[in-house]
Amino acid sequence: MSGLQKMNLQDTGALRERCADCTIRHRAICTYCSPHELALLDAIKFYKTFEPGQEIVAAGEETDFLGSVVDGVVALSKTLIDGRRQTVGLMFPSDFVGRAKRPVAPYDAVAVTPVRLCLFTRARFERILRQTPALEKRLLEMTLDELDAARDWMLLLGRKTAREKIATFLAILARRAAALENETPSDGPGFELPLTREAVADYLGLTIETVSRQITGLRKAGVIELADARNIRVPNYLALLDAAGDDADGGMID
Amino acid sequence: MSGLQKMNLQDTGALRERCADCTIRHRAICTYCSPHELALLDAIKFYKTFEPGQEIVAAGEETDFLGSVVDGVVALSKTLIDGRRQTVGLMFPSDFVGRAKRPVAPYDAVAVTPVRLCLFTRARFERILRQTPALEKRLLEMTLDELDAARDWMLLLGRKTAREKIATFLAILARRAAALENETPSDGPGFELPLTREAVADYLGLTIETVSRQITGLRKAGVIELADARNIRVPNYLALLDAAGDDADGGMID
DNA sequence: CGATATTTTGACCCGGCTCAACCCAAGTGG
DNA sequence: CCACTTGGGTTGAGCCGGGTCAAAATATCG
Repeated sequence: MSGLQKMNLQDTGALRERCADCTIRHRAICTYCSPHELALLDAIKFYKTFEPGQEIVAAGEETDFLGSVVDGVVALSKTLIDGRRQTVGLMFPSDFVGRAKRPVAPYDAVAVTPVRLCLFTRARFERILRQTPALEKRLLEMTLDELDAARDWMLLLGRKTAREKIATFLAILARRAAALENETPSDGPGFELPLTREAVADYLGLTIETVSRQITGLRKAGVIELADARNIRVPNYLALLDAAGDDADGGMID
Repeated sequence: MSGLQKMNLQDTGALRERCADCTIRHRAICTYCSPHELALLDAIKFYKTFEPGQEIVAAGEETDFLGSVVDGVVALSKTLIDGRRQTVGLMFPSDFVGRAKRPVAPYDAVAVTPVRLCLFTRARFERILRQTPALEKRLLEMTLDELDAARDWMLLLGRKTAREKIATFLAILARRAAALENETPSDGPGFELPLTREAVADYLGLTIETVSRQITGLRKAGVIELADARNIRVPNYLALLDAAGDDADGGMID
């Protein structure tokens, strides 16, 4: 947490907006909260922004705060002594970062895009959590969702080919992007890949070269179209799903 | 669930034992329950046994019961259309099988040893769950533990070599076995590997041939000793940890 | 004892890693 | 304005860890 903490006032807009108006109000940890409970959270929350690449928490470090992703993407990663790295979770807006009752983080959390978090201090959050079944219920739900996603990812990491890994990941992103705009994954203007090739490789258990080659492969096969390295369109979502090797639609958080 | 349901009375012993005397009383879902709450569970629980290889629930199937592993080991596995299989979790005694609120299972659950489960019907369990914060709290804890274990496994599946995978798995089993008898992982009489080579391969994202070769390799390197294919001793736990490639002790449930 | 799993071992091959070069866009400073 | 750097990204050549295929060796069990 040694980095710059200039709060970037202009693009954050209303730095301290009211919970009731929050974009993630109905998907985040506060989903089931009553107006009264929301007011309690409102009183103790604070926002914090991070630059791309900036570390949010380091593995083994004791964290004194936790909260929700409001904007941006956060990667949770584990590293072996010799530097091999595996990303074990990507956190999108409304996902909850930091674990109740576990003060020390078992992984790094790094901002992969500009990130804005809605945070609580650990002490305050746990006090409210104990008195608020609506929070606890939602926390359990979200944890179960993460567990499901983690297990889907275990199948991907353990058994899928490089091509299938890439296709699966792109299918998830395409579906996500389409869902946010109520479109089908095939027609929209495409979506932005918010990660570098390195971050993708870390997430999929591959190297950057293989990621690059497989993306090129999918492009040459006509399954995806690239405006540039980070902007992808999916002309045929079913073809992409097929390349992903899944039986049905690929599951994941959300 | 087409299989034999003969309850195997002799080796199950007291088929319906009192919760207070249960071997997993202080580790399972009921850990925090008061005597009164325990009595409620006691009234509605029932036991069921499964033979090795017997399917407990099939992926996509709607489950009408859920509960704790009392004896034996259960494997949770996912399968791709072409048959590639990945085990996403091993459930040992005290682990909870079946997810509250998710009626349909996203994976197969198969008994890999003789298994005895302490079960509740879904409807009854969820009713009690809603009225019993002690249960809900423990359920959240256990879910967080499973999530941690799943993420450790993602690192293993995505980034570890075959040798490291085997060493990691054996280290976990050795530590487990030692903990159950208050010994250090290096001195005990060794432990039994409760899985076939195929089940190990499914869990580690390998093939049975590679599993066999790497176990042989570790034996020839003097890191482990084999009485037979299923009985393993660890003369030097640190050497095993070293072969596992972890920085510290390999985490996992428990 | 044959019959059927499970495990081991061997020979070979290939998907994805390694190493290395190159491309391209965006700074940066003279 | 250009020379230089820097951080992504792509492409190529070669290699090797672990998969595949095949067969032998060992349990396990009627």
